[in-house]
Amino acid sequence: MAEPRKSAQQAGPRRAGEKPHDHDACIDTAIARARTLCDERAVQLTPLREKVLQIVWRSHKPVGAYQVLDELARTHKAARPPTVYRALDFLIAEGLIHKIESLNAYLGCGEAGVAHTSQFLICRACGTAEEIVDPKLDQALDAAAKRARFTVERKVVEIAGLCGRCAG
Amino acid sequence: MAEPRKSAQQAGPRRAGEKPHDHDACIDTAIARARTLCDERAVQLTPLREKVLQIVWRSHKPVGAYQVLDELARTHKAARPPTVYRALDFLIAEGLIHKIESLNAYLGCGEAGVAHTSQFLICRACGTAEEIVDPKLDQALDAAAKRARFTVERKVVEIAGLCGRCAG
DNA sequence: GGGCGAATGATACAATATAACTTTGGGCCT
DNA sequence: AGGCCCAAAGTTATATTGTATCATTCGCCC
Repeated sequence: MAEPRKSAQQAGPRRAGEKPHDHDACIDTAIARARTLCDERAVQLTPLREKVLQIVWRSHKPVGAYQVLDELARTHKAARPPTVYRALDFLIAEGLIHKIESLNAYLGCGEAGVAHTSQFLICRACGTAEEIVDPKLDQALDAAAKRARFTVERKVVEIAGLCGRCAG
Repeated sequence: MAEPRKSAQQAGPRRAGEKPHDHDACIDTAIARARTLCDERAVQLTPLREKVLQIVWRSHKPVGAYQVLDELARTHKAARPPTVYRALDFLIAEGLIHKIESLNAYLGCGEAGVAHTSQFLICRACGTAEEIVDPKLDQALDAAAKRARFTVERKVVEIAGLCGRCAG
């Protein structure tokens, strides 16, 4: 059911001098990877879940659950809050999306299937959130926790401010 | 109006071998510091705001806005959600409390009046949240942002897991 | 063809947060 | 004293985010 999409409504991250971001390809890659991963793990990426994943991936801006619901309801009349939250919970459990706690919103994971910690740079001007993987930062988090004799289970790192394009 | 409190309902952080945490003194210190700071800044720590600050400080567990409301309403019949949210907003603006984004809850700031970044260790077993100040971690955050040409305005660092006492 | 379990449907509601307008009360000016 | 201003708090209503619970569907396996 991978019908062609209309061109993406939101451009992705791009800095001056870089070439335009092909967001359709970006989504396609993410969906393809999700299918592969779910297949390997013998979990079901149902049409509903895949549709929700597509909606989350429509932009690089974190999207609220009720925005997802509105979008989903266009083609899926039965959609209700639990429909969306269940799909989001599944996608989070499988590491296909992240929740941005400081925004109560959700973002496609660019590193699905790869062991990684999630750190986010959230621009207050353009609304995009960039997922970064910074081993030094991650080590610093672990070191800080260890110093406090704390056993880490989950790390939430969200840096808000201005991205290079919006500041520059 | 600093009437004596009943003994604190929640003990604070304490490790095996440490002496008991005198939470009443802990609150007193926080309130006294808050008064001094607000005085210096010529902002009003009104009785209502101070009461909310006391309620947040009753434990070292992050407390939800509606928990604050319930507690406040015991002695302040007119209390409504905006009453609480306005007080919390003020206290956050003055750096007297922090919001824990991953819990939608609020915690007294142990470093009020001192320039610092906030990092939290949140125990899922006992519910306490410890505020730590780790310059290396902070530097790592700044470095990661700089590498991505990102201008930092706010940092949210919340590590969830098990504290030393609950894990040990 | 019956039973099981995962996924989804459907209804209701809980928890968190804000908008917008009104009232109060203290400081200050004349 | 009287009037004005402004910050704080009161008041009512509503928006936003998230869950609980039970019913239904559907594929799979025996």
